[in-house]
Amino acid sequence: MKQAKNSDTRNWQTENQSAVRKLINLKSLAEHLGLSQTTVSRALNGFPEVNDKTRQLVQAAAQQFNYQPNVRAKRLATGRSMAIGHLVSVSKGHEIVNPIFADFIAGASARYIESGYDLLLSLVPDENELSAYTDLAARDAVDGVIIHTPKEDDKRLERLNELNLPFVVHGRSTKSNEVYNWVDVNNERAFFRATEFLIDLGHRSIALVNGMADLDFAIQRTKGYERALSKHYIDPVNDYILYGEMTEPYGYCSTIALLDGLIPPTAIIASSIPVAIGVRRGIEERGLKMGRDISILSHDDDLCYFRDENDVPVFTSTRSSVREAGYKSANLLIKTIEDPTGQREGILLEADLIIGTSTKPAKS
Amino acid sequence: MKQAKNSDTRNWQTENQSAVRKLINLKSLAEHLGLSQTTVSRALNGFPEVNDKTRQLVQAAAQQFNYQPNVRAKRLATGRSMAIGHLVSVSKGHEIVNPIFADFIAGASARYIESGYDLLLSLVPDENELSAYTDLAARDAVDGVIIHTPKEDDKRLERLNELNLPFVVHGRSTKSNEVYNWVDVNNERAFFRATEFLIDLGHRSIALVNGMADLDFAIQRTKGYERALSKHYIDPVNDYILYGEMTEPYGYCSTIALLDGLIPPTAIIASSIPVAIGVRRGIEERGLKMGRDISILSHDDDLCYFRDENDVPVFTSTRSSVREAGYKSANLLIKTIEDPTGQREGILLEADLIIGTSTKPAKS
DNA sequence: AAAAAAATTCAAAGCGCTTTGAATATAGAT
DNA sequence: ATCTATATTCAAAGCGCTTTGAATTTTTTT
Repeated sequence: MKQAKNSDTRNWQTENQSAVRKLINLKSLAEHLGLSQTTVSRALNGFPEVNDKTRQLVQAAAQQFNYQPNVRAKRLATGRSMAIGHLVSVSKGHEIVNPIFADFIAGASARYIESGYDLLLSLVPDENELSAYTDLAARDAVDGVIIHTPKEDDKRLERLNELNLPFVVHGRSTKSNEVYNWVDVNNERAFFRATEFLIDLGHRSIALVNGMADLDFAIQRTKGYERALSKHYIDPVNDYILYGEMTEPYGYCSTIALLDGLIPPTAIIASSIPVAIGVRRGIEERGLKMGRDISILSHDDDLCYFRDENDVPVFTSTRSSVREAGYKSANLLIKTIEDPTGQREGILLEADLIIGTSTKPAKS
Repeated sequence: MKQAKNSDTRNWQTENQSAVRKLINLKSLAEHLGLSQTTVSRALNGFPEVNDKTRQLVQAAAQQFNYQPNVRAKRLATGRSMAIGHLVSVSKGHEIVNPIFADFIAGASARYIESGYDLLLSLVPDENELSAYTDLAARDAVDGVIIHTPKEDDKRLERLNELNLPFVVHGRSTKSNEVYNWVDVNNERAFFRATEFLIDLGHRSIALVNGMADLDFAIQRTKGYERALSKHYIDPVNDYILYGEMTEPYGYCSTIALLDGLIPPTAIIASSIPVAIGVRRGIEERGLKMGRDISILSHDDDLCYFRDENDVPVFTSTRSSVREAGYKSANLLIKTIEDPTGQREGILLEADLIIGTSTKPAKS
């Protein structure tokens, strides 16, 4: 590996046909202008102690030569990475990359761009999860991280606090004792409202096709669901609560199982739109009609991929934009990075209850 | 902004409770060992001119102090970013972050980890797309990029070649004159086979619910479809080919339109599983049964989120793993980065035609 | 045992930027 | 016109690593 010397680089540039490729660094820009690097650097970075005329000249020259400071040098000099890590754990076997994630990223990314942060994505095999954070911190590769899909008492939070690496959790870890930033939907409330809504329609046998049992949000949703039942003196039925990875086939299989059970429910709450789509398939396969014979209510992360833009949406749902959560998480993280001594903060988003055609009063 | 001096950093570390956080750099490690930085660096990077005993000592010390070279310094010194950019364009209005993308990333990421590259994700508003690449190159932030969802003659390729930035296209740009790396599914062939399969089942009215009309893959799919029709002397019907963003609602609406048309098709080919799910919904809404009354065949990117693990899958499909494409793209890109003078390469993946329950012979 | 060759190690320069502390130019006060 | 005070500019050091070219040690050869 040769080190790219100043002159070499320039030669290579000249030899090369590419006219667009950057060929100037701070040093040559300063030389060209007959100024010191200090002044040029300050002019471009908006420092006040630069003469206005000088600044104009510098800016013009920078534009002319398409000068962009080399990020690597900048990062070394400032001691900041200007990058934020998203570590997604991928379990062996069923390696789901959640589509929710794509939308979340889109929201976060918008915020990062505003402040010039890069978004570093690492898919980490489950078993190395904790050490991945340690490595990231040791290599000093990011200024902060976002934690996805936390467990009820997630060990990652403690580790990150030890490492003193700023972070925000998308979701919460309600059993954790750590102090941390989070952005979460009020899942308990959302599912309480959803369940109560169905109860008000006369439903008494309501099933919940939930996410993985060890994830915090799934636990919250069950809580909300059970609170609504309990408020209306409905005995919870064990077989009515299902946990699993939120895929379309999972929704389908769960529904078949429910419908073939002893007392088929008259309403099903699904934990995501893909699951709800599977539920509908199951219902229809058993010759029933959604809405008429059995109601479906789903949580809707408002993913653009499934966005329902009808006047009256198909699924009645508790809707909360993941993209917005992404933006807010990024915002909170940047705040913490720029002032690490500040208070940690929690942001609770409320889901809207949106009425579609998939829910109807229970037949009496 | 203060520059973090060596001593300051160390003090901060000592003051701090965090025991895990890295507190050693090359210099102090070398001092501790009574060796020069050169030797320590070489020992750790596997250079041959280091005495075996010395290397052992160095490695042991590195382990003991959990020494990890600072990536920022390393990157500046080597002149390499050790990062690969994925620029995803996001169009205003309908800002779809394709779920295919998530799986692709998962595949690519696996390859990056093997070679120590970071994955940099930028969502770029459509209108800045070209300049985004120029900026990235000027800032010298990545060693290479992956291009997603290319148009038939995509201007980005030319730009990247001008910039001399190694890249791989996921998909192809069949009308482009540029020389470039790509990894693509043989869409033409896949859809030719799909269409012919339906024709062999006796179908004569076959609709195609395709992706966006300006995307290369959609064009290839139409070509394959039309070639099959033509081979069997079936006149193409204009209204049978639809283009749009591949969402579930799009599949649904298209199907309703098709079924309510003058001559409803007896088979529908969908461009993705979410579209196929929408198609099925449309069919069922019109009181028809998939398979029995009307056949559906879909392209299946084998996304984990919709993975169908039944013995007999629901949808007959042309299946090709996006994750695999991701891995192979990453591999090709790394090859090009490490030897930029090498030949550009194209990798064509063939889709499997997998028979499910959604296709049946046409009623005669 | 001396000379030549090979194996190790090292000091110092460099990557391209930011930032410090000092120097110079300009304006304001006397 | 002289002396501060203020506004600009600069040279040089530093970020933490890699790499060069030279120096030193060890081994081999004569």
